Amino acid sequence: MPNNQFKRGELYSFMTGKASTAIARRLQKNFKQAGIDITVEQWSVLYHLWKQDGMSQQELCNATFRDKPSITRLVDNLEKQKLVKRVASKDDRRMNLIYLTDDALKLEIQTMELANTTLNEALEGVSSEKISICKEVLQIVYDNLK
Amino acid sequence: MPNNQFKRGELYSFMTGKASTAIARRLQKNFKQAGIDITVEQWSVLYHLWKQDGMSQQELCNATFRDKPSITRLVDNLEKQKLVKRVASKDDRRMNLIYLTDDALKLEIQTMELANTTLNEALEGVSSEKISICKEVLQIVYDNLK
DNA sequence: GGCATATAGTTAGTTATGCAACTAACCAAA
DNA sequence: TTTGGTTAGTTGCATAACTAACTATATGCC
Repeated sequence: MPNNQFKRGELYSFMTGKASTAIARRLQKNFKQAGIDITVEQWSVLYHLWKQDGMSQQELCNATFRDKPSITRLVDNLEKQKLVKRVASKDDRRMNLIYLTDDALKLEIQTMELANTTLNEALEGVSSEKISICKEVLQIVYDNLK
Repeated sequence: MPNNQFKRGELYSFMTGKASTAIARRLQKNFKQAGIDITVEQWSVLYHLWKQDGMSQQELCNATFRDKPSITRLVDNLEKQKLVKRVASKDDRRMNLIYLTDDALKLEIQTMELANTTLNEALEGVSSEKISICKEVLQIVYDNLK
């Protein structure tokens, strides 16, 4: 027995992700205004490389919840912009290890600040408790479906 | 003073919309399995037309939180699939009013059931109270940024 | 060693998104 | 009524997504 029943279309905006679209758009706008010329999708890849440099493309797929072709193209574009480099792994020549360039390292602090600013804009007027619950729910949704 | 400060990247998945991506993907998969050949984006347009047929493209932009070119192309594709028709407004010839075809009317019940199923899959194990709070937070985020 | 299978990544084709620039129609003020 | 601004929609370009099919390398079993 499902533990929730919804009225017709009640959770439409939940499903269609208007909130996350709005956040992504605002973050993109904030990047642009700061003169930072990367897409939010590219940023999400850099984000994981800042945490751990030299990940393989497959690891980036898992981390960013994207499929392999998407990561191929994102890395293509990041490489064009000289933000990352593909390096063939010596252990397993099927793998590309992705390394940040100095240019990309310089972007970390500034973009993380912009991300924080964006979230503060988004969550203005929401209590920490509610944010926490919301985050928890979204995590469960992700785990249920991934 | 912002009322929330986040640890570095703490809300990454909040920002990048993994949960809504996962829901959209699952809904798409459920459509496909049921033999329904529309994209979730197309469904989101049909959704609003089921509530109110004959909306203009601009109204669909506002309703679906998309820009005008996106709606132009979605309506193009829906028209190709014979699910909607563009009808020039008599009052204002700049406007196209978008009307559902019989084929599209037939899809409503089945796809709304699939949407419900998908949401139940997504929200399995989450209490109604938490869902309610999460929905409220997402609405505020949307209102803050739109 | 050799073959089947699995894994990492790329390529091709379709759909979707965002921005900018454009056309057409409407409207209001001179 | 003409001029100038606004609104509705389209088109072009770049990026991104998913699916399916592909190449190349690795691995495991005989």
